[in-house]
Amino acid sequence: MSASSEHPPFAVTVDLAVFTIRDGAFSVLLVERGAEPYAGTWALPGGFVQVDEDTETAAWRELHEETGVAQFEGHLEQLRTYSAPDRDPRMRVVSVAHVAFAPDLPEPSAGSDAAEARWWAVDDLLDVEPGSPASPDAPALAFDHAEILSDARERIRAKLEYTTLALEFVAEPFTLPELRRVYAAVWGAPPDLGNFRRKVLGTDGFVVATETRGASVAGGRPAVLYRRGSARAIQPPMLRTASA
Amino acid sequence: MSASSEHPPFAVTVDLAVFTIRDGAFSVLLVERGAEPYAGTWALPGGFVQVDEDTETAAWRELHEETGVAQFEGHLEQLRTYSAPDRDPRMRVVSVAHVAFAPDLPEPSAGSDAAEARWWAVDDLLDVEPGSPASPDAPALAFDHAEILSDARERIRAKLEYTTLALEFVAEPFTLPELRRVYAAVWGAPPDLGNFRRKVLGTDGFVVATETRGASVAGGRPAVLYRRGSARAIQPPMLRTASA
DNA sequence: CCAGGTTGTAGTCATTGTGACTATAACACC
DNA sequence: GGTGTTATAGTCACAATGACTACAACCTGG
Repeated sequence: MSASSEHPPFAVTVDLAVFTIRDGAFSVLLVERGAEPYAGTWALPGGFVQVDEDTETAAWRELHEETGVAQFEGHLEQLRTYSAPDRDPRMRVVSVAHVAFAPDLPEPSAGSDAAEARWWAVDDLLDVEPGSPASPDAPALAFDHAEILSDARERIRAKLEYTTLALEFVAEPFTLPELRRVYAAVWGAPPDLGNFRRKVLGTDGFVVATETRGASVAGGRPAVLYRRGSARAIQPPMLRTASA
Repeated sequence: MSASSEHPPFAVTVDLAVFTIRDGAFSVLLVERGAEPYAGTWALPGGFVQVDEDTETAAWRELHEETGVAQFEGHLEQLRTYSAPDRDPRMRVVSVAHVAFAPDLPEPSAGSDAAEARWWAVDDLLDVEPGSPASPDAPALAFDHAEILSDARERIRAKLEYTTLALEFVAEPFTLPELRRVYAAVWGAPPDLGNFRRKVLGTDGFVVATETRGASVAGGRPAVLYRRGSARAIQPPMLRTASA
C-alpha cells in the first residue's frame, strides 16, 4: 500500500443477515433501533469490530449477543463490504456484511441496546425480484441495509444451487420434503418433487438415510428420515427453474 | 449496531489484484515495497481509502496511479475483506481486496512510492493448486497477499465458467483462438477446441462476428474476427474439466 | 372398516448439452 | 506444389434434466 501521508480513521462494523426458515417462510433477524440515527426503524444486527478481532470473530460475537443463543449451530460467511462515504451520518463507517444460516431458532431475546428483535419474512421486506422495498406495511430498513439484505438473499439463492447449504436450515433428523421446503422458501417456488429427490439422493454424500421413518404429519405417508452428509458441493448444480 | 462504548479507529486500505495475459501467461501486477515493513519484498498494489471515497473508487484511483494508465479499459470488482488483527505490524488495518482485469497492458511505470512495479506470472507465485508459494525463485509476498492472490485467482477461474469475463482480457477485435488462450492461461489447460467453439458461438451475445478475418499468425488458416457481445452470463456454464 | 384425501416414493420418456473425436478448409513457407 | 500449421465443421455415444404418470403408505370421517 502506498505511503500516502494521510490515513484517515474509520470505524469498522459488521452487519449480519441471519436467516432461518420459520413456518415455511424464509426469514431474517432484524432489530429495532433505539438510538439515532434511524431510531425506531429496523436494521440488521451488527456492531463495532474490536481491536483484537477479525471481522468474522466479531460477527460470531454479535450473533451470540443478539440472538442470545450460546450454542449457535450453523454457518457464517462474509458477504461483502459496504463503504459509501455517507452511509452513516454520524461518522465514516465501513461495514463488512456477513451472512448466517440456522435451523429454526427461538424468538430472540432483545439485545443489549436494541429496543426489540424479531424475525421478518424476507419477502415482506424486499421485492420478490431484487429491487427496492415492496410490501405496503414493510418497514424501510435503516442505512443501506435493504441493499445488504438483497445481496444476501441473492447469495443464498445462488448457493443453494451448487452447494449443500440448504442442510444448514434443517435440524437433524429431517425428511426430504422438509429439505425441499427450504428450497421452496428461499427460491419462492418449490423444485419439482421427483427431480428434487433424484438429485438429492443421487448426489453422493448430500444426505445419509437413517433406518427410521417419522410419523405422518398431515395425514400422508410418513417420510424417511435423513442426516446431513459430508458433501458440500452439488455437481452439476441443481438449478432453480423459471417455472417452479 | 450495538452502542458498544468503544469504536476503535482502523485504517482502511484497498489491495488490488490486477490481472492480464502477457505472452500467454496469466499475470498479476506486483510492486516492490520501498518502505518497512516488508521492504524489498513484493506486494499487491494498493493504498489507503480517503475520507470521501468508497472502496471501489479508491481502487480505481490506485489502479490509475500504479499502472499509469489513464484510460483503463477493463473490469474491477470487490473480492473480499481481510481483517486479521496482526496482518499489518504497524497498525490495525482492514483491507478490502479488489480484482481487476485488462487486456495486455504496457509495462507499468513505477508508482509514487513503489521502488518498482512489474508483471509476474501467477503460476510462478502460487502453487498450481490453491496453497502456499511453490516456485523456487518465487518471491514471498508481503502481508497476507499470497492468500489474497490465491483467492483472487480462484474467483477468476470460477467466473470464467459462468460469465463472459474472459472478454475483458482480449482487445477488440479478437479471434476465437485468442479468446481460447485466455481460458488456457487462467485454467492452466486449454478447453477442448471444438467444444469451446460450439459453446462460445452457441451462446447468444457472447461474441459478435465481423465480416473481416485476420491475417494468418503462424502459417495457419486466418481466423474470423469477433467483437465482444452484450451477454454477461453463460448458461449453462462452461466447466473446466479435469483432463484439459 | 372402507372410502377418499393427503403425502411420499418409484419410474418413464423425450430433449438438451457435453466430452471425445474425425474430417476438411485456408493459409505460409520452402 | 508439397508440407506443416492453424481454423472450422461435423459426428456420436452418454449424462443429466424437465415434465410427467403410476403406485404406496398413512390419516380421518362416515
